[in-house]
Amino acid sequence: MLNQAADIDQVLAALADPTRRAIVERLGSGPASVTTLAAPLPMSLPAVVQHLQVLERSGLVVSEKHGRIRTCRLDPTRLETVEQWIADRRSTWERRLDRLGEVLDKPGQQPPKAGMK
Amino acid sequence: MLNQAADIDQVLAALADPTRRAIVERLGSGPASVTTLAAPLPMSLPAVVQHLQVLERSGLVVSEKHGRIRTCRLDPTRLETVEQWIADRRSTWERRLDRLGEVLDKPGQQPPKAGMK
DNA sequence: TCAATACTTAAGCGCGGGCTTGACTGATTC
DNA sequence: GAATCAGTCAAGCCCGCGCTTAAGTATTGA
Repeated sequence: MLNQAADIDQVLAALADPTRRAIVERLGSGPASVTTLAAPLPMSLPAVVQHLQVLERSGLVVSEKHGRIRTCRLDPTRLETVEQWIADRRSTWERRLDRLGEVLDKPGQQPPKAGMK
Repeated sequence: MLNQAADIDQVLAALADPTRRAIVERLGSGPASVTTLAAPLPMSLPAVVQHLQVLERSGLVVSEKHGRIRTCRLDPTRLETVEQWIADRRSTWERRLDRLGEVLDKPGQQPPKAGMK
């Protein structure tokens, strides 16, 4: 649970690409084959396969092959990790900023050098 | 509000790097100067500055220079956008998966080919 | 069995990311 | 005013990313 850093790394890097986010959104409405996923994308099929490999390495997508078609679907668990990471930090910062705001609203303790109008 | 894609792109790309996440975590405990941020990092100061530029372009960090020192701090608003994006998708997928689970729990409609013990 | 389908593998190319070193500017301290 | 400190700018290096084309492998339907 400490090597979570590498996981987050991979998930964020995977999601940082617009094409891969498009694939992820498409998979949000249900599983799909490689060719289906590739159809609307303005690139060759091997390129899409490479994007899918990135998504699969990151754990966001899982796939299984039946016959000659590979079906891909989402696995939301990994996303939960990242969402948690972000939410944790954001709430911490905002709490900090709120406290800072309170201090600034109470003049008399540590007067800011510039007036606050 | 439609060009949010580019913003998300930048924020995710910025957070996909471990060094930049370390900077972000450090800034979570309060503003800091460039040199302070660079101190624990195993790289040259210009390298850190470049990371800070990425963070600043993404909107995660803001900075201002007083005299010869530049003070950096976090701006949580951009992070909210990404958290929202992730949360939206995750909840959608999980709802989908839940519905799928319900269907599988109600045999008689579309019997799965394998028994579920 | 032959042809079409659905990938898969491999090689290669251009570009940008992350890092370095070296030289420089501007603020502060002695 | 010289030395130091904090940061900036510029050039260059290396490697991985995103993409391509070309050729190969199974699977499937006629």
